[in-house]
Amino acid sequence: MADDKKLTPRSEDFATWYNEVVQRAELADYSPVRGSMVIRPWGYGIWENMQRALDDMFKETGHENAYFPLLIPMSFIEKEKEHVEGFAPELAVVTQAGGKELEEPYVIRPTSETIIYSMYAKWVQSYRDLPILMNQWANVMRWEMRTRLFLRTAEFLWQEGHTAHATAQEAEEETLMILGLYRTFMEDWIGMPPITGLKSESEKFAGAVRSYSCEALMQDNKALQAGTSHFLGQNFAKQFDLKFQSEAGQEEYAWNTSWGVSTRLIGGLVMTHGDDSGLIVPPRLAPIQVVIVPILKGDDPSAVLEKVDEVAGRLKAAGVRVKIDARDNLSPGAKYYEWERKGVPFRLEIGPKDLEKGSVALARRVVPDGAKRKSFLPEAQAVAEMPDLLEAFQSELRDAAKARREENTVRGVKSLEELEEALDGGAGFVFTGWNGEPAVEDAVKERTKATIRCLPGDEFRSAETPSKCVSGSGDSVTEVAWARAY
RNA sequence: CGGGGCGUGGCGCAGUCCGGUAGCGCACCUGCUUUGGGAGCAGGGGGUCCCCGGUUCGAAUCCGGGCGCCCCGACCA
Repeated sequence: MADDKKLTPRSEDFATWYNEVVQRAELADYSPVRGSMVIRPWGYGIWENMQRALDDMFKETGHENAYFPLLIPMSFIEKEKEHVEGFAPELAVVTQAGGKELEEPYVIRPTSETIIYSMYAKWVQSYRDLPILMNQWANVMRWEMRTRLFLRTAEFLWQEGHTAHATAQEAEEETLMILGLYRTFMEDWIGMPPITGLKSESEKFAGAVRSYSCEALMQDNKALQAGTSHFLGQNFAKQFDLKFQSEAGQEEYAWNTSWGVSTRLIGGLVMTHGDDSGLIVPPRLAPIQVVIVPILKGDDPSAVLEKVDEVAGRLKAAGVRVKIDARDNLSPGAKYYEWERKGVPFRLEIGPKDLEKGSVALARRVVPDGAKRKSFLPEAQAVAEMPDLLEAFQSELRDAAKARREENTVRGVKSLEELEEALDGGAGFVFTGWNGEPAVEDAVKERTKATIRCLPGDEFRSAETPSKCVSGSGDSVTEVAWARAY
């Protein structure tokens, strides 16, 4: 008999492990539509918690939500040259509606810069109308050749922020502020600490002047671009006539930024924290933080169920998201495996023995070295300490991920041979000098499949600034972080 | 688009080479006994064998043509 209860171990086949976790933790499932997935309640619940946290952060920094159409006139996409070149191959186009051929085709938005800035142009006359700070929660579609659950789907959910400013400096400050906001969110909520920095010219967003990104390191040591923030300059403003009259009375084009994170973050969460038993959800994002499994013995389960209700009520009052799993068709062990697979941080078991002793059994989803998975403690203590236990669990996940990122980062690499050796030896990020030439990126990619993930920001740079380019030709003009990427 | 693997009850698979009217495990339903790490026994329900065409008395199986999915590559915020 094939044992289909166990997951493929990460060490055996990371890609298969990932697919199994996503499906068996009920995050998502394949749909009848090519490349599009169904996000199931457990996955969507995590996304809702991400949305809530991010939305609060956007509002705190002065942004408002709005909504723009799904369909964008083809001519809009074509206005910005680099933009259309970047997106043309992956557009889905609507040519018919109402039983008739459309006069002008619509594209299903791959991103909304064009339609949003066309509207901003209507709304802005004076510098007094700026800045405009808007965000949209939406779905977008990009017809990718090869898709993977959450990491690259044809349709995905995201937020896209779009701002317009009177000066380049203000727009640049916005771009970097959002980059920092994303980083904080990834560290404090997902427990997935990224490195951040500027994209190289070849990797920047189609239509941007500069792109910044958050790059997180997964357990297989591949990098995941987890969020981007773009300084668009006046590229779109000029094409969509987004002008304003300045304080000095001059007519000027506005300066734009755009920035986004998507449901890809859920894929990042899985590959950052998951283990061979399944998913592990950071407490702040977990739809259920504590599951209570009643142990029902003998003829009369009512006393245990009453106690379970009472404990759940007190945990809820303390702000903890609790679920009672009182299904009577499953044994306790089967429930344990299920909730562990789904990544719930803590489990409480309450049975007849606990009623006698006033205790509960507390099991952790992640067991620290040398500790035991289960501990037995007084009920009052378990309830009182739970909020702190959840926060401690959250921090442990983040710290472990950060430690893993640093352990797998190699600095001070000075030649292509060393770079290749490091990557083949399983390194994640490899820091080197770079002369700024795209030819070096091509050569490295050809040889190692790694790309420049970013030109790291101040605090991620090495103590010793590299002086020579990793290619051996010329001086380094900047340090760069290389990695194989998703 | 190139290479590889695969389409058979909800899931995972066997059966295909060698044609004979579909089977196993899990899941599901009913009953009883159970429940502190994937419960047991008994009974039961469920399948256009991816699609179209051909060969044949007869096709999951043979032949031809499609379609779809997964992995690796190429490509891609």
